[in-house]
Amino acid sequence: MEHRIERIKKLLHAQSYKLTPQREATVRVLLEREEDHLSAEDVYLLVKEKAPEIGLATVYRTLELLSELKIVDKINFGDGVSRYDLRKEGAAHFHHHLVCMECGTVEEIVEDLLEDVEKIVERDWQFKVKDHRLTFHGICRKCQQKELE
Amino acid sequence: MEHRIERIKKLLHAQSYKLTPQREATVRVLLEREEDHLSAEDVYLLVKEKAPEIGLATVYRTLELLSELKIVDKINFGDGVSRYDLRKEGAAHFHHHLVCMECGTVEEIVEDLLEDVEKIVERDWQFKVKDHRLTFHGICRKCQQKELE
DNA sequence: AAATCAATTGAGAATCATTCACAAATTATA
DNA sequence: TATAATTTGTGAATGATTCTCAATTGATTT
Ligand SMILES: [Zn+2]
Ligand SMILES: [Zn+2]
Ligand SMILES: [Zn+2]
Ligand SMILES: [Zn+2]
Repeated sequence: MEHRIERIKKLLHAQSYKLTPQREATVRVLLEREEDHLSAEDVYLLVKEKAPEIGLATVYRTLELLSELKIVDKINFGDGVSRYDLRKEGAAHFHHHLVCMECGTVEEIVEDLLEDVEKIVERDWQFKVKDHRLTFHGICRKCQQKELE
Repeated sequence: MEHRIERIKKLLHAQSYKLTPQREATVRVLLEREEDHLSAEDVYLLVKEKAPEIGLATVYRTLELLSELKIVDKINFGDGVSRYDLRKEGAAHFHHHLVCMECGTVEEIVEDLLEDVEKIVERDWQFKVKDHRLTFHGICRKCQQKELE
């Protein structure tokens, strides 16, 4: 935890940004809830528990900043809000998501899986891939079992 | 064109929806601009040229309806607006997109490319895939050439 | 064709997420 | 400590989307 905060602090300093208390509190929330996919509002409410004076705009600004620095990725599952997702330590690519159409849970896939597809896209479309977003919509394991009952 | 309108009309009737003049005008805009990725506002302005009395809410309602019927897919490239994309004739899956980070153009990939990945996801995550969203962000061919100059 | 009933529409208000503006507070630096 | 630049909180502004509701339309029955 502290180790990851340190690393983020260095990334900020490298671009001459400061790790203010508000920013640190925000990062801590993201670390503590790493497996979730929090909206800005979600983050705001959680940060308020640690730092009640924080303003919503600051949370938006911090998330925006972390996005620029590729510390978090901004995703959209089509429900009208942006969600913010910490990059896995040392991950070259953004991870993938499985969204259950039944219960709404979101699973993560850390494995790359797209290596071959990216090669094809670069070769056949001459498009230089920098990043990707891959989301599968379907039925999760639990909901499949429920359907059988 | 007329043939595709007819098909859509049948899809609507099958669920006992009507193809009203407003809905037809909206579908015609989508057909005419099939290669674009129009926002609701874009569609509204174009439909107004054919049917000036139409209201924005009707366009939203129509796009929502076409989404439910899987005639169009709703996508979000992270710029704050939803975009609406006609499914290709007879396509089993939603097509993929290449978004240029430099000039903003959006290319389409109709080829499936994800067959193997979906098999892996179904087998290893026991997730029943119904749909997907795949977008690559990077540099398009034209912008790569510009950089070399 | 008129009557009937449900579906659909247009207009504008309401809502919701996100951004902006700006004065006050904080931080790093001299 | 004085200075300058960055960051913050507040509340207002914006922009996209949804909602409300009375009026209109479309299909169906007489
Ligand atoms: Zn589920
Ligand atoms: Zn994730
Ligand atoms: Zn380009
Ligand atoms: Zn498309």
